[in-house]
Amino acid sequence: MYVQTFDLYLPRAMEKCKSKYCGCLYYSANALARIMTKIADEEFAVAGLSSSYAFLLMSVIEKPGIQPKEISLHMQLTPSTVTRLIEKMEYRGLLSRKPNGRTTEVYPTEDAVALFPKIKDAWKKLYCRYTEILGKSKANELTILINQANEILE
Amino acid sequence: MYVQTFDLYLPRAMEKCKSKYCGCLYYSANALARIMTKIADEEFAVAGLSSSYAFLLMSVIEKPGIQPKEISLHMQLTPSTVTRLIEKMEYRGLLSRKPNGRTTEVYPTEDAVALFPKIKDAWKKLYCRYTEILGKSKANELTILINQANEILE
DNA sequence: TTAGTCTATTTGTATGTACAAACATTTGAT
DNA sequence: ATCAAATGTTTGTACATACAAATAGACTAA
Repeated sequence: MYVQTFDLYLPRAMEKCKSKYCGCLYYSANALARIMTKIADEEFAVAGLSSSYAFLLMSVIEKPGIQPKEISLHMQLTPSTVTRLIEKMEYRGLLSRKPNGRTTEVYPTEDAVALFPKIKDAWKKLYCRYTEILGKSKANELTILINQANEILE
Repeated sequence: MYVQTFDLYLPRAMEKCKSKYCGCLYYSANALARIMTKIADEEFAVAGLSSSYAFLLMSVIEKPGIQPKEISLHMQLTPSTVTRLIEKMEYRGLLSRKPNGRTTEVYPTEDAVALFPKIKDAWKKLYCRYTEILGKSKANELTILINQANEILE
């Protein structure tokens, strides 16, 4: 009924996995993240963006003047990562920064606003794509479980 | 009963999530991967390794002479990534490469073998750590669901 | 046997992410 | 009013990962 890994006992469902490491959540989570990122990047490519930038843009467009700190909470990325993302978008002419005291306000440019519908659309397609493959209820169930885990683990 | 995102309807369980993007599997999966990687790196630090290198080492020690191709299947990483990982381990004196025809055989050094128990131990602790937080059955359930998704999505 | 295809590996290049430290501003305590 | 602590942001640096192209060996069909 159980298979040995970690010198512990794990459910047999893991026995027929491709990888020896499937029983490890670190490993599986990273594999899933790589797969999903690939799919997401494919979809957001119609807007000329990779996935992180698409989410960044959505955050800024929905709340012009938003601060990096808040973005980093939305996206669950470190502040330094957010700074780096914003920098690149500024360079590409899609975002602008306005220093304000110790904080910074981030605004979308007109080009960014024009891009917004495409991004939203790509996001919807991304959802449909994995949902069609996994089945809607399976996909939602998985997403919810992962969110719960994220909340507890942090 | 449902919340709107993607202009679609998603279960309310996602409503009270930290991030607006929790309904998106791409997003949640990446967040989980980042959290798990951080935890894993903390545990494997006792062996002076970050997580990917630890898994690489385990693969090589359990099958000395293993080829990069097979490693890339075990680890679900691209061949070029595996080459890069091996290179660094070679530089650190933990692995050696022996070209053989069009393939390459990878061997552990004595130092690597000596490190093995520490790595195994760290891996076990990693498992215990997230299992204690999530609960054993939740953790296993989640891992299995993710593996299933990985298999279908690829 | 030779040409052409297939397969394994490596290399050049780019990207996303993080940590730690530096900096700048605000707040709070005395 | 001043100085210390807290907070938000950026910078220097490093790392894991990937894609596309280059290389090199192995297999196959004529």
